[in-house]
Amino acid sequence: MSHSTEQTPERPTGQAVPTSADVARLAGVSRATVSYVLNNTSAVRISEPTRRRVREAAEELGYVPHAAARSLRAGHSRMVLLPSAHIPVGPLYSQFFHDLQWELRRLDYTVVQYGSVGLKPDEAARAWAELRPVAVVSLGEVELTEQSVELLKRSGARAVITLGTQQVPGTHSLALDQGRIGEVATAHLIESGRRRIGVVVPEEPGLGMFSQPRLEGAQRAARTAAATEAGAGADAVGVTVVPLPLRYDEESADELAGRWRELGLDAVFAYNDEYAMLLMRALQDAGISVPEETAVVGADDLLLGRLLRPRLSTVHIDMVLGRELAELVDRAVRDTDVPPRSRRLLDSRVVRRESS
Amino acid sequence: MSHSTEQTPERPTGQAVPTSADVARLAGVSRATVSYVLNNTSAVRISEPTRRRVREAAEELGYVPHAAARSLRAGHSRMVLLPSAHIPVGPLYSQFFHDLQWELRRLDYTVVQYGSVGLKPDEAARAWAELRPVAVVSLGEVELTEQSVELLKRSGARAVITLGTQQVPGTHSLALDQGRIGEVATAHLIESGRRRIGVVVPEEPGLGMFSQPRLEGAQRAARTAAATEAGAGADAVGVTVVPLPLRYDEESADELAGRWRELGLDAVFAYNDEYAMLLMRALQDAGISVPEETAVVGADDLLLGRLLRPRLSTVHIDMVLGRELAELVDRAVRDTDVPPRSRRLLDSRVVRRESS
DNA sequence: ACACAGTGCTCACACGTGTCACTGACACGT
DNA sequence: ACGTGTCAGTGACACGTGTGAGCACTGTGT
Repeated sequence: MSHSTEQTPERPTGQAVPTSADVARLAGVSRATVSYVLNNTSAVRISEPTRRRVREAAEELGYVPHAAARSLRAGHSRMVLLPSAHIPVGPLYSQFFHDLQWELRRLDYTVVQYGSVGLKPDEAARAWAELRPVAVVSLGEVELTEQSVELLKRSGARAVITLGTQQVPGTHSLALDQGRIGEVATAHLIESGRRRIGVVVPEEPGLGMFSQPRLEGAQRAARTAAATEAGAGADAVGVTVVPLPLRYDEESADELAGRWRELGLDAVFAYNDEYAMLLMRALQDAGISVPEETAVVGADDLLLGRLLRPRLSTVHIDMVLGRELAELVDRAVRDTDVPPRSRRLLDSRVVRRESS
Repeated sequence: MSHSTEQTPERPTGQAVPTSADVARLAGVSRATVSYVLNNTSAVRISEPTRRRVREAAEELGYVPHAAARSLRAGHSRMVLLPSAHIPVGPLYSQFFHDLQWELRRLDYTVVQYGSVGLKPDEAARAWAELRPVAVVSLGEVELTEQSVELLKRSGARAVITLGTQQVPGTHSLALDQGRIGEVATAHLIESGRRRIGVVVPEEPGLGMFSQPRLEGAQRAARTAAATEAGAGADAVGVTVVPLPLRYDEESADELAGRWRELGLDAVFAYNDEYAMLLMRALQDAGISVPEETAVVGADDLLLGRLLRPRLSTVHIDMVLGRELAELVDRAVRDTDVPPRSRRLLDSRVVRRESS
């Protein structure tokens, strides 16, 4: 156990990190000149020989400007804060996330992931504000209140963008209408003549913000179908929607499939292609024929779903492009007064294959 | 088109972001006192009434300290830089990445994703060094040279950690031994009596750093098998390994399956469970029976692979835990002189199911 | 000889913090 | 009255950078 004084970190490689002052000394000019040369400031003229000397000195010392000092002086940063949640999210989201980062980087922003779980809205907003980001893109796992948005804006954020279910005033709210997914899936099933429809609700924690709206969308579809059907005066049997809790493992699926007959369902919207594949397999193993006895619909339009027999019907989701969102961020940052409007995104449509 | 002067950003909400000086003014104390109170500095005693006044003033103004200024003064940050690549990486990696971020956040680090593609090693290192991160965790998509590592360390990075194939001096190299995956898979196939073995090599750009070592591992397994077999003197027929380029779509898979018979293969290691599922389906559709005519092995041990018939054999990968890595980062940051050792991670073992 | 403009560069301040050294004020013991 | 000690707090500097104002010098036109 070393009894190190622990006060000064003491880089063992005695050489400290060089600053622009060091460059200036070596080049025999003032620090201001160094700054002008290295930033190619056009307003000030520096002779070509001097420029060369400065550049060579910087090169020799391995000078690297200090981003924090720079943005402190400038009064603003180019940091986009991306609060990241602890949710086991599918490939569609992963892809979107990745694209978004990529495109922001291309626009010369620095993306900062900031895990903030178990924080209250105002605590989270405070923590974010410390970083003085120029924009915040939240996925709604932390519910922003109006005042935390104001705090963020006061601390320099020129754009606050929320993707989620609810919309917060003062932000660009992009409504990822999860309900619509459940709705179109269920409407499709009803249209195909199904009447008792199960809706898988994953038990995994953190998925509630997706699964709950989808369930509600399914129920909505059931209600509207009942209404129009009554108007048509035809066979006005009601449509029933039954929530089905399910964990993402074979045991849970087998258990559910085991008591399928007593549930008396003739269709299921399985939240997801992954859950759908899991459940469909379990149903088949339990002797339930798909789609004859029970129709199955997933969501996300994964390639793998096409490989099963029967091919999995699914809901294709037109996810907002990472690129598009990155451009929105950029526009909002540059023109402060882009009106914070709400847009509804996430259009979705059923892709019928063989399982329904 | 507005002829805005564009010089000062001019927050429309005239109120600027409050600093500790504002708090001091409002509380009627000096700025130093504010700093002492808000940081709970124990070395200096401040009376309880004053503490309250300061806290209330800070509360009222909605004061939030400026992280950049703070770490500028402190001389170091708690920022961990995570260069993110443009690679379409599977669920295993996504999970790992997510965990890592999570755990680092728990240890009070700030994770900064920094996309750096198409940059040369020294350019990338320079860009990273500007942020003065306290640690860098690279996944090897940018090949760090020894001198870029030195640059990073000189600019304050107390730990540079690379996960990848090669190991760079001066860093904690965690060797994700991709080759081993191909090796165990192929060894398993040989042991099961297969002799002409295909190895899928994804055509997706950016996957080369994974696929190439796996292919080489397969070839290595073939050579050692040939050697020991020759020693045993038994049927010393050589083992052949054939690379199979494949895109992740049905068309490409069908095309490959179409000319399967002329390839004359009796087994295939498909890089991945996802590619394996894709290819297996295509083979079955082309009338090739699995595993009788051709054995198929994937990798990653995805749940979905268990749902196919026949169940997909796979290579289970003991991925390094995000938590474990986060703790390594923390240790390396706190004790500067943790020797930069190389560890070999990523142990892998075959899980035989039905497709081989 | 003087004004004036242009060139090439430097001085000094500001950004928002943390912290070391120091100062008044007061109490206590002699 | 004087030294000593504690308490509560302040003044001032440093961190590394960008930039407006200004300065010395040189040519050029009157």
